[in-house]
Amino acid sequence: MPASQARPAAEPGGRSTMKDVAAAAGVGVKTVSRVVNEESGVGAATAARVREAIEALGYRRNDGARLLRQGLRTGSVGLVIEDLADPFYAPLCRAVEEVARRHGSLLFSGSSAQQPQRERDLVLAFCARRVDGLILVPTSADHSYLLPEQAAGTPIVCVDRPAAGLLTDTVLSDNARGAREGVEHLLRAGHRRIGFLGDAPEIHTAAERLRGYCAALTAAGVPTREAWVSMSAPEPARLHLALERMLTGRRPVSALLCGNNRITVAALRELAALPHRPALVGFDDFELADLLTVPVTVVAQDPARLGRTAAELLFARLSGERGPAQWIELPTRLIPRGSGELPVRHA
Amino acid sequence: MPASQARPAAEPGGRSTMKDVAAAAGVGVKTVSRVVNEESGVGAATAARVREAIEALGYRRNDGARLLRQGLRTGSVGLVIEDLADPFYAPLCRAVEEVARRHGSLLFSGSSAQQPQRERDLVLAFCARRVDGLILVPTSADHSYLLPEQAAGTPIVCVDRPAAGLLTDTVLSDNARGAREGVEHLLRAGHRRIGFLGDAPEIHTAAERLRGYCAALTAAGVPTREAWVSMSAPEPARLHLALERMLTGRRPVSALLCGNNRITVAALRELAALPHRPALVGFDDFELADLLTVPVTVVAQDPARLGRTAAELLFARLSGERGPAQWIELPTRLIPRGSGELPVRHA
DNA sequence: ATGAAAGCGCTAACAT
DNA sequence: ATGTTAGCGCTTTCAT
Repeated sequence: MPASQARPAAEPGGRSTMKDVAAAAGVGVKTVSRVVNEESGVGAATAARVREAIEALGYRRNDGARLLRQGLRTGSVGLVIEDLADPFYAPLCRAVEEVARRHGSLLFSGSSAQQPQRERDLVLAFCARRVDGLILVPTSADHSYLLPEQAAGTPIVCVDRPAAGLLTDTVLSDNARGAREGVEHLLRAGHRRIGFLGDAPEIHTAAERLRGYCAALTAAGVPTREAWVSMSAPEPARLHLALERMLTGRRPVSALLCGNNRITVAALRELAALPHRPALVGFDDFELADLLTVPVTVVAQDPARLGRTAAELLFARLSGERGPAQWIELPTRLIPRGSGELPVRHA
Repeated sequence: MPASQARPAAEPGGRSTMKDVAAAAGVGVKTVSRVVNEESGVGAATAARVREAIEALGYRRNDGARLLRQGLRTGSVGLVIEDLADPFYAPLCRAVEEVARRHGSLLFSGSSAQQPQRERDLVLAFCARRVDGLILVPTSADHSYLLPEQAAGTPIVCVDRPAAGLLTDTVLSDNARGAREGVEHLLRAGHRRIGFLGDAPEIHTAAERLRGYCAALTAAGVPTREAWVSMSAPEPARLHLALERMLTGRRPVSALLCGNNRITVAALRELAALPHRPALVGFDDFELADLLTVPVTVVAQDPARLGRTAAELLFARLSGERGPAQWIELPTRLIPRGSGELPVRHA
């Protein structure tokens, strides 16, 4: 294996500046600037000398200084999501990145890890770097700290969830309708006792999906029961308890709607051990859902489209698009694969 | 002017500066600077007036200008990976982000999408923004374009693969050994005709895993056959052909080693249709591998640890750590789940 | 305790 | 075709 060899790694040994290049080439700084920025008005011979000096010194323009002087855009946007490693947010992030790249922008990104303080720290640090705009999966309960940024002209787009106490462009899935369609699918298979495993109710998407779940049952004339609903963070221990309660009581559920990808996966793991498995519809699609022992029916969101839409909206604003804050709801898609079509077992 | 007029969404109209704040508070800029940076030497009353003005104007310090003047660190690092949405790279990225946060650094990130030009563009753009350091999953065949950056003192850490034509700190998995152990596992189950579905041979990890595959077979006195090896990008069509060739020839393989997570998933999808499935070991672990019809045995890497290790190395360099470039190989872990223990079927 | 002036690396606006 | 000067928003240095 390529073993160690001598090399001093990190030393601010020196970034040469335009002034250095100018001196080395025997020209003025403005001439170097012209060459670096490919402006016209430099003789071929001079330009060649400058380029040589640039090469020799390893010069690279300092964009920070450039942007400060120009005072326009910084060519960067900030993205704060909940968790970059979550298979739902990763494609969203990737899509934002792609749109940013097409617009010549760099991307600052960070995960809030559901901690309002972290969201705030990240957002404000990005603003201090003068990002041209922000894309945000809100976690805080209050976003009024963003008012000054908005007033200063920094466009903000919220994605997946709306901001609280702040009027911004917002892109999200039609969560209530998605949940409703998931439940209706189970109702069509004959189920009447349908449980809902949702995330913590403070989370907007979780609340919306609960709303859709209830609406579907009510519309079908099926009573809802508190014992069939669990709303909490997807910790295995809690899910285990909730499932036990729902599946073993006097009125056990025959079907489940899972509130998001993490809950679905955790639930599948719990259910795998059981002899008889309830019917199941998961919110969010996930890789290999089709290859499981019982392929999993899901209400799919399109995270990449969420990200793309949000980013395009942001750059539209940056291109001068005026008008009231937009609220865009993208449709979900029910994908039947088997688990949602399981019939009711009669004990 | 710090105009406080009603403004529409995006208008680079008004960022107030220290000067504005100073004027509003009736003090000098240096006093504002002192308050903003919590330096001592400002009277309580003055400080209060300044803070009021800051609040009223929605002032936020411009870190770009600050950093330019200070000339030290920018408090940012750049991360270029192959694809942020890939379930292997996403946790790696997340781990880097976490370490960066702990060190008070922001993260620029971008996906090279396996395109050398994109890698280069991203890296150089990050350098122009004067990131303090770079973490890179190399895609180019030649990284000599980074020599000036390195010479200027920007530490560079390569992760998952080494750079070509550049000596940098490098963190990767022991790919050859991992592949070897995967094959040995299949040999122990009695297999002698073992196929390898690898990624394109230009990719360092793919080449190393091929090497481990060959080494294991050779050590066991089992001949290798070209027809049992396929090295190419994980396109479904190509994988289909490769699998057909391996599984239906005169000497069909009885077992497969898949070269990475994407290939494993694609192969599983192909194999799902078959009546008799070969034994299979996948390189890279993936979610739900344990819940598939035949739970999948894998050679697991630890992407988060790769990222964490690389980031910690980077910040160690930034803290002045000298010494030769490091080459760190992290172990892989074989996780038997079933698919790798399937016996040889005798036709 | 406070502020005026210089300058970080660059570019806009004028010279020449 | 090329150079000079000023200034972006901030901090550093040095007065007061």
